[in-house]
Amino acid sequence: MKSSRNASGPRPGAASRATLLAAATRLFAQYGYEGASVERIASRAKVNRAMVSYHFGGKQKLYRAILRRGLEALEQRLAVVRSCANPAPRRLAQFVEAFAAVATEQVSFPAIMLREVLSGGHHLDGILLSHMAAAFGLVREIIEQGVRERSFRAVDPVLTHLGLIGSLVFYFASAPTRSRLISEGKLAVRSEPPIGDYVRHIQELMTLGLTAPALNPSPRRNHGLKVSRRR
Amino acid sequence: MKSSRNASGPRPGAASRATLLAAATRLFAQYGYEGASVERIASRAKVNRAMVSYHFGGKQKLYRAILRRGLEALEQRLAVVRSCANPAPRRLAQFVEAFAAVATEQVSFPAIMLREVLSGGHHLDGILLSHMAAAFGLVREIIEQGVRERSFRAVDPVLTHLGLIGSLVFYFASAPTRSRLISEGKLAVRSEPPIGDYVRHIQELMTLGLTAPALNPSPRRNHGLKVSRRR
DNA sequence: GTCTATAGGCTGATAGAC
DNA sequence: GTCTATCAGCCTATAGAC
Repeated sequence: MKSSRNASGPRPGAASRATLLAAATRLFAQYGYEGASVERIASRAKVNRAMVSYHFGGKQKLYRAILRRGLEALEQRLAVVRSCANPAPRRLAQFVEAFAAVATEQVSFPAIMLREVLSGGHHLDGILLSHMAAAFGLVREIIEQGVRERSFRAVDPVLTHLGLIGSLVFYFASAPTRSRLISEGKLAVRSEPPIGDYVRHIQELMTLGLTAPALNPSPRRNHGLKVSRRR
Repeated sequence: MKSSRNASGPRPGAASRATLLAAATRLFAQYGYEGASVERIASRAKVNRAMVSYHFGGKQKLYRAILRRGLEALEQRLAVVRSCANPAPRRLAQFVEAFAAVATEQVSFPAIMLREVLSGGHHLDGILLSHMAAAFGLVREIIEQGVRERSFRAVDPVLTHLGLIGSLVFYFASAPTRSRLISEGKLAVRSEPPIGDYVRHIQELMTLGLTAPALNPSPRRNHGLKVSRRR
């Protein structure tokens, strides 16, 4: 780490650092860690190869800096939701909005994190793992609150978290490819669904899907699905 | 393509083909296309490097053969669900089961497909895309059936498909990493949730989350989430 | 079918001039 | 801070012996 500041604004004469970060972020998301070569990253940033070693100390440290930046942005947004006293369904909707906000602000973040997880998560150090744990902790907290307040049925927080994160990460990480395939007419879909529509869809799906059944058994239809208690 | 048959059983003296397929499948899932070298694939299959070119005509054709195998297995399972006359909620549950069956049979399939999508889907030819389109077509068909039969509310099939596929693919593709992190005590979770539990969770979540509201407005709680109609 | 040897290119890192 | 030159290592593909 040669520069003294970590997340500081680019000072004059060090424009290449920020440019490299931006270029590398896009390329890691699109091609993966091995697929994005230092040469391509530097050339997209219109900067010399050697700048990667100079500013970050190598490809791997550049990659880790990108992971850190994304997870810190998420953590910051989730902290707001965490300190928010709202009914559980509303807080869960806020969680979805927070994730979508980060994914909109840093479009490459979901794809990079997803790839990191697929690759075994070997670049995740203690700090990064604690950020991920914190995200799950918030979901669990919200679920438990909802169950306590009788607005949610007694779902498993782990399963709920996995399903929610999965649907969010997949939507955002696959958006570029989906857009490409749609614009080339290779998917029988008119246009890429807007982010807001998807966010609302997931919010509604989760809210309705987690809602506790009414206390006096109302005529809630059950269509052939054998619903059994877990464990 | 030197051998005359594509998905035939291994004939004596050509054991290396099947071994290579198996080894490559695992490595592509774990390390990605660029991350899995022909050398490592061959060495894991205990076979000479040159066998990749001999049996498949190169790394890329080996990779495409793996994609094809997975998507064909999925298509086969989904065909059963497609030709099944059941109520929509039951059929949607069957879709989830079919996907889980493929993911259990070919553990590396979800991760490979996910990586392929993240990378832009450039290896997907017409046939492979039609298999993916068929999967979406089935979900859309089920959703439309449910809306017609008044068991589902009027959700967008595209959004529903994306959310469902996302939660399924993510769970299966991230399972190895999750298991590793749990066993190393780096995730504050006791143990990896069993597949059956997750399948049931998603089935319940989808069924309840898509259920049409009762016709005479029963006291269905709405906890602060502003539910608005799409578009 | 299997293997060795080799070709030709790309990789990431760095020493050292400016 | 930036750049050039260069290193050793790895990559895929293939010709040709067996």
